[in-house]
Amino acid sequence: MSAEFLASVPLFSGLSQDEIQRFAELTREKAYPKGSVILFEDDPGDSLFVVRDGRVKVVLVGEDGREVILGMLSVGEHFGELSLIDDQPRSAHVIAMEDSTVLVLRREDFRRRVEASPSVAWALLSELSRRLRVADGKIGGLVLLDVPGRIARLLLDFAHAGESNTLEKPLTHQTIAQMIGASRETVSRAMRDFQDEGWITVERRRITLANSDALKNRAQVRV
Amino acid sequence: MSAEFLASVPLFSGLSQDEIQRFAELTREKAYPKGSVILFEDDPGDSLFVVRDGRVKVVLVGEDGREVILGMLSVGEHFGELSLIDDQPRSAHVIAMEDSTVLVLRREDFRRRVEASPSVAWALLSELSRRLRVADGKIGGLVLLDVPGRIARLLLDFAHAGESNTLEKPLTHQTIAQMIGASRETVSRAMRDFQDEGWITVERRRITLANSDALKNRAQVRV
DNA sequence: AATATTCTGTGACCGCTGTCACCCGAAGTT
DNA sequence: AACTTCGGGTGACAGCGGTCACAGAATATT
Repeated sequence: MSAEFLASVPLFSGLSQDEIQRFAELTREKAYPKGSVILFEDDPGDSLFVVRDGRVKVVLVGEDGREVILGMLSVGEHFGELSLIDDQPRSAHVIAMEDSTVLVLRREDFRRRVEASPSVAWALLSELSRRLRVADGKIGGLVLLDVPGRIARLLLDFAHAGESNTLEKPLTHQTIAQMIGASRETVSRAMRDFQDEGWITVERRRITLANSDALKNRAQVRV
Repeated sequence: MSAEFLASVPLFSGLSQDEIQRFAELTREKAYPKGSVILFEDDPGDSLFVVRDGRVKVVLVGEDGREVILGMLSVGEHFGELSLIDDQPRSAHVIAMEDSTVLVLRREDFRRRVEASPSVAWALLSELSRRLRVADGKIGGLVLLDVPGRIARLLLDFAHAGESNTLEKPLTHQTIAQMIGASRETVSRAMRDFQDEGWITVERRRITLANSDALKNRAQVRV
């Protein structure tokens, strides 16, 4: 069963073995091939999802088809909680970036458990706080920084998450472009400049930060 | 006392008279003149604030001094809760746009009450959800829309909040510019165009939407 | 290994917006 | 009423970054 996996998910980490077991029993597992849509914007939405395997992206699609990536979620991260909380429709699409499997929890099951377990409510509050800070930071970046600056910030964010100087997951320029609101070509040129400056090195789409101070400076981030 | 005011604040609306009374007793009232800073980015932050009177703005400041307005809060809205939840420093400045008074609640008092009252926790979750949706929508707008589109969306948002076609609070072009990430001049030109098209009318900084369908269309918003 | 896809690198071009520089009018202040 | 401040309107101009168009690597697929 998925109990030991759930225990490793921050959202549930405050729970006892027993409680986790009860959650695990309410859970269905579902697989999505790469590229498939897990959840559509405007859907009514009555489930919480936890990524068990793979990677998914949260995207907004303009009416001309252009995509904005609001976030990428990896194993252990969850999505779909907003609709559970406020009963509003989904605010974005979620698409599998690789073959992925997710755990699905239905609204009523989840709500009952949250009301019974303050630690889950608190974990959820923490997570939403974190996301709000990230979102606000992104807004600031979009307004205050040029494209190279936004790329620098993105790279630093990703590196920081992994605590190493090499980003684990490979990133295509196209993906980066959609995350920072730029065109693929502009990202391409900026990344080349970064390499020419010796700030990063790239090998088979794996990016290593060689001079993160320079990047921080470019991203106007307090060091 | 401020008990009857607190009862009108959504965050506390689920509470009993008794509980509200207890909250009210933990509250200090503080006045800020127009333009003064209520809260600095990077402060440790250990209080929750509720706007009792006036209006405040949440702003990010670039190192060149340019301001981004992340949000404007009116009477009954609150700020500063993120730091209470996750113990991280403040993520933005909050500045009084008019002479304002706010209620201040200290972290420990608030936390204890939240843990005792699930309804507050739930209200807080709802509010953070709402803000996340707004923030994500803003990110989408910044990437997908040009300046006139972003202005149109902003106007619709403000009008919708007031349920009328005239925005109650007057807005300066400068303020609009800082909310949508544009220059004052560009906003000026776009607003003139909107008036020439007959989509809005402006009288002493009071904006009325005359053709919201056209605006919706310009803002690429589902009607 | 051969082929099909998916990425990346670059040049050319041009439009949206930011910046600078003023002027004017409205609104507070004394 | 005279001033001072703040907000709005507009022209000129330049530059960042989007779009289009290919060519060439690098991966996937068969």
